[in-house]
Amino acid sequence: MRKNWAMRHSVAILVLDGIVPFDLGSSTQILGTARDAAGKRLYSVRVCGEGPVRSEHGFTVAPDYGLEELSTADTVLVPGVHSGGPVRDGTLPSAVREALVAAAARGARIVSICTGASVLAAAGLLDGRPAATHWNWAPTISRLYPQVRWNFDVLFVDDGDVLTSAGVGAGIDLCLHIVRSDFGTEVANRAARRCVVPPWRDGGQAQFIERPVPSAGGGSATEPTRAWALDRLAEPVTLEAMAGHARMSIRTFTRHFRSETGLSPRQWLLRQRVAHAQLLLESTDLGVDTVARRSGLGSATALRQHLQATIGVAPSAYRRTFRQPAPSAHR
DNA sequence: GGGTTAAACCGCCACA
DNA sequence: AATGTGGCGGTTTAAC
Repeated sequence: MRKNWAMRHSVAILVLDGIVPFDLGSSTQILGTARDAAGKRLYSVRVCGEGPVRSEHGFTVAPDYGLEELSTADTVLVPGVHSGGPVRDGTLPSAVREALVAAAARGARIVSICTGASVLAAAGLLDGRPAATHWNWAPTISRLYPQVRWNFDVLFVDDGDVLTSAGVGAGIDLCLHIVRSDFGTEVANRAARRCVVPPWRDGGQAQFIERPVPSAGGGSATEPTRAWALDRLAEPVTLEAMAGHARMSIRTFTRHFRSETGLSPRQWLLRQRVAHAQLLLESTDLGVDTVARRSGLGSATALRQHLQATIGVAPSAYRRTFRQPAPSAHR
């Protein structure tokens, strides 16, 4: 259920007691930085709440706007809260709860970062739905909200009109994912570049990406092979060839690959190819068939089918929506 | 849209 | 004992 959101998409960021400053900073930064090719801001971001709140790290945040912002915003975003009712006993101030429920009911997109998911859960917005939150809070939060289908092994979960992300840094990934689905890869890449963060982590645009849980075992065994494969997307890349590059048996390679990316090698490859095709559609005037060939999807038919399956639009429609008029000169 | 086929996937298990 | 590896083969997937 993706749609093209109007220009100057309005975002209300809800601050509550115990707010995680990083989440507030990263979301305002990424969304506030997103510009079109002409440099015009694409989001109007307003920080709102019932009044001044104490941040997790001992300073006060005084929002310029009140809860009424939630009744008009296109997107409502809730940063993490590391204290207070939602993570302690499942309670939420009734004014906040009502504002959130009303926003969801009128169709606003609802987003949370980190433990912000507990606020959504306390408002009943996640009942029966898949959601992500900070792995460290998994025991507490899953006990308080057993009716939610929690997923603690992913960076973020995109469930259409409700998007939730894992701890702290994953909020950046989710914000970039939102920018990408609203305004295209070019805009998202530009925003990432301005903020000097990777446009996406290994695994591409997967809805379910990597394990955010720090793994003591250190590095990733298949990353060099993924980089190698990215360089030859246009050629056939077989599982056997990738395993060979990684100097592993097919079985071992497949196993490592899945645990590191959350995807099978073929699924990952397909996503990368579709992502590359999207980039070519946005940034070049190459014909659909050429785009398909250069991204390794083979034929225009295959490209059409995969684009339809992943984002629900035809190649030409995608290009019409996201084609950048001219490459911008500044850097 | 449905059928065919080769590749990919992954549980299982023996082995290092 | 615990953990990583890799072959086997039934099932699934997607390209044609």
